[in-house]
Amino acid sequence: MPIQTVHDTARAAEIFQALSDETRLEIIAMLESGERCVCELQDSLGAAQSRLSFHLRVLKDAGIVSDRREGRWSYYELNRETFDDAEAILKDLRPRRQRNEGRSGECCN
Amino acid sequence: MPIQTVHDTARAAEIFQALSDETRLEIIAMLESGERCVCELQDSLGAAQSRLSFHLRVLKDAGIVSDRREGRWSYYELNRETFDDAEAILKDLRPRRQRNEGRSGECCN
DNA sequence: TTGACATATCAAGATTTATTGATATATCTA
DNA sequence: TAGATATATCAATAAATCTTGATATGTCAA
Repeated sequence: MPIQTVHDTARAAEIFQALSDETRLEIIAMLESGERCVCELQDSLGAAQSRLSFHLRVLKDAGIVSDRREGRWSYYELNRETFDDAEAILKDLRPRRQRNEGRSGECCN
Repeated sequence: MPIQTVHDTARAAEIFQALSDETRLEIIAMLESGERCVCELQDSLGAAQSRLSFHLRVLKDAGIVSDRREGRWSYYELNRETFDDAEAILKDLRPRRQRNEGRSGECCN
């Protein structure tokens, strides 16, 4: 079904917005194979601590990752469901027909 | 295959960035069923002309739409290939294993 | 031609997002 | 306990993005 409600569109924009930054995409790539602690990400990405923390929060607010505290460490992992949502949204946005079809005669007035 | 090059990550960020705005998602939704002229989009979206033009350019620069001039009208349509790319990118980003797997022992020193 | 129309672009300001350095909060270890 | 460590948050600035109104460009029709 196509995107219909304002709510859906807002949610779609939120997810894509979270995915629209190279640093965050690198974080996601690192989490692909499983949970990682912040310090591991920091070492691999060479990003300043507060910067990394900022991007992790954007990802978390968008539901793309979730975190877990263990002692002084925080572990982050990807949320499958959100990736499912993103795929579904993208499928909705896909062009449905062949090029140039679906036009309703001439445009404008 | 997972995203590897800077180039791929930059391209992924560019596509998601273009998809990260509600107005642009609405434009895409309108183009789903085929080509539309700018004035049709304008009527349906109730967006100021220069604003619409701005968003169409963002979509075009990201390769999500292409345009065609016909007399004084411009027609825009979705580019299938870019949606294919987006789906492929999203599949690459997807978590691969079950939760909590793939960790390499304790973190940090 | 001249004027109306469709669209793009531009300049200015508003809003959002990202980066940096500083500080706060827990938790661990000596 | 005191100091070290891991992380989050905050404040200030920088940079990017969006909106608006004005102007430019090309095309059509009278």
